[in-house]
Amino acid sequence: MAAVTHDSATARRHPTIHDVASHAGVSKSTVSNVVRGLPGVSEATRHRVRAAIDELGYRPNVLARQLVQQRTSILGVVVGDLANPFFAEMAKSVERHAAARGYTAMFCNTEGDSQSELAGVETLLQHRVAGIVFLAFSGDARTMREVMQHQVPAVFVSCGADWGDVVSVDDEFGGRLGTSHLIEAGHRRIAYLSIPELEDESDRVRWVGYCAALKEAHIGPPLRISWSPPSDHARIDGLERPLLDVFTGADRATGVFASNDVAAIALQEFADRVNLHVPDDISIVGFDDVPMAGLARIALTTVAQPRDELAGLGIATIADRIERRLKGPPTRKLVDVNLVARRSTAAPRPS
Amino acid sequence: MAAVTHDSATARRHPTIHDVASHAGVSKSTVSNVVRGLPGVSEATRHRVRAAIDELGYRPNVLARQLVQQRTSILGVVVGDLANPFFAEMAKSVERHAAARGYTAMFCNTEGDSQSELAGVETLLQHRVAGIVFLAFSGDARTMREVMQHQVPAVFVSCGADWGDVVSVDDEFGGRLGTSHLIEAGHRRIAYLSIPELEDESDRVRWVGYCAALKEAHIGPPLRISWSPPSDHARIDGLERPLLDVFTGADRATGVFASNDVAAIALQEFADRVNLHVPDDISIVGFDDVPMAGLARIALTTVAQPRDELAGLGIATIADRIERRLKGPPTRKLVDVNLVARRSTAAPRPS
DNA sequence: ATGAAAGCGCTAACAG
DNA sequence: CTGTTAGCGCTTTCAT
Repeated sequence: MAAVTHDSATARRHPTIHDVASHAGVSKSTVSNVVRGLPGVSEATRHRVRAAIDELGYRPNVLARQLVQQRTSILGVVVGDLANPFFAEMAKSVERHAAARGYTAMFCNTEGDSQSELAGVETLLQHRVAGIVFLAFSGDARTMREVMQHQVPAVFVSCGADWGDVVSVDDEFGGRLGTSHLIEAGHRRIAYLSIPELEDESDRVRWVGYCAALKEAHIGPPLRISWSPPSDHARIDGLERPLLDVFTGADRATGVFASNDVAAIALQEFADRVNLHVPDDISIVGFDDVPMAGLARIALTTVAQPRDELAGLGIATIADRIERRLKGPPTRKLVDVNLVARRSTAAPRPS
Repeated sequence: MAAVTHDSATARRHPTIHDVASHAGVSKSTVSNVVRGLPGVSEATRHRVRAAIDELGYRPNVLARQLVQQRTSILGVVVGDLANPFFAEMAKSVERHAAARGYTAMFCNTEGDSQSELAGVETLLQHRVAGIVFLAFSGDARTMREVMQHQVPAVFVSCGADWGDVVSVDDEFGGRLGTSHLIEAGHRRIAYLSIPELEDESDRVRWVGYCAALKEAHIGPPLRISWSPPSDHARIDGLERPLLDVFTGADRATGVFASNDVAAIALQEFADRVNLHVPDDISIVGFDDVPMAGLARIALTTVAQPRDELAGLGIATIADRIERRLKGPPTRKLVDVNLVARRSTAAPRPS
């Protein structure tokens, strides 16, 4: 009978703790204690158990462990768009910091769509993730209800919400910084550019910073462009019109502050295509400082976010929440942005 | 007593199937049947159960389900470098295709390091993933042993190994294609460029294609550059030397075939920095066709991989393995590459 | 059509 | 120091 059990164990895809126990001639608890490295096991048995583990190729079943412990070591990570280099870098950073603290990351991509955001969060919740890291958040109330109801810690990294810890840059300041750079260069007609898929809370706050900078310099009114590249039309101050209109005519914009680098680079591409020169015809400032922005051929002036710092603080925060070192109301930590001036900005061409 | 149970249920973070059952006045089995949408439940009770579920905000515990079913719906995805746009795009695609088939993706980033690859795979295995999708594979034998021992299906997408299903492009043909393009443009001294972190099986096969193309055209010998951008030194035919040496002197290379776009773009950046003109001084061909390559300012000639097709086929393959529709020895499916000619290549400058 | 009972692999008291 | 016991939340026969 023992032999049969043993045979089936080696044949089975995954040997269990029980297989190891009988193989080593000890009880399950002892094996468990060895696996978890608890004290109070004699060297002799410890060795016998280790040998059995190696021999059978035993790997603890995390599912079973987490079921009984009522907590997992999985962190759900909600990403706006993995193909966007900013998110890709953040995702990588987050994964590394999570792994360093013993957590595994489970990503879900939302495409900025609150429907798939909700679906993704539901999946994460069903997997009983220990916490959720939002790298982007639509602001959807159903998502919020869902997460709050299950009392799963949430941290918003480089995005915002008032119902969880926030680790982000001061987006308003960033918006001012980028806009001021254009104003100081002599621009008087400056547009704000964003991509519909990425218009979240951060985007709104950057817009506020942009408006404030204009106001302080007594320049106005603000001009908002919402554009899905590579279309040649965009929503300009709420009206669907050719994007080129913004940069032609008497009241043309000479400077653009984009709420993210992907939008900024897409605009630069558009400018190249329609023979508008950057920076002489249009100066462009981005936000994020994705690696691509530093390429000589792109040379995008941008408001840089310290990605790895954000990721590290974000993971530290949610780990503290999960492990109950951090209690009480949501915290809010802001880290500094700084402007990286490159060749996409200059004084406007004298008219 | 019943009331107490009920109260604690609503107070508990996650109501269980038992809570729902007692709330609806039925047995756990019935709730389970309703949740899984099985037939053989009267409309009346079905409704009562649904109501209880809504009221309590019940979400089935995937862990418990998977523990008893002895299989998960998690797919492990091994990624070389999430920050590399090719992998980022692939990861996104893979996630979408997986979700469409009811699987959740769990990523782990390896940085091309076989140590962290092994660690990542161990983690995935402990989570009892249903299968592993390799978007990059170092070739490490320990990783192989680990996966095979646990009899977890593996599929290699856009990378290779002989112990699992492969869905990839014909890398050798791709290597020939890119190299031939340079030969046809009139180049006679053509180097092969790769990045150490990305030198996997695919890279080796592309190198073979490169060599074959040179040989067929009676051009030789091959010249191999292994470079970690943005260093100004590289391993050239095995010797650590200034990268610039390759492009100066009598025997200078006028064309470079890079085994991936990131390397190609980095080289272009290097050329810009040292005032070598692309394509007149150096023609560059990449591999992958990442979105960035299509930017007017980059305009990289490259061998395009059909990313979404690769991801779709990869997920289809592993799903078939997991769900036992596909049995027997590893399969191997190749999809077509094609050359996208842009402005990074031209005839060599007459000397 | 519904319920009772067994058990997935593990941990966490508690005994010995 | 080691073993026994009782679940974690769910699915899955098998009765009723």
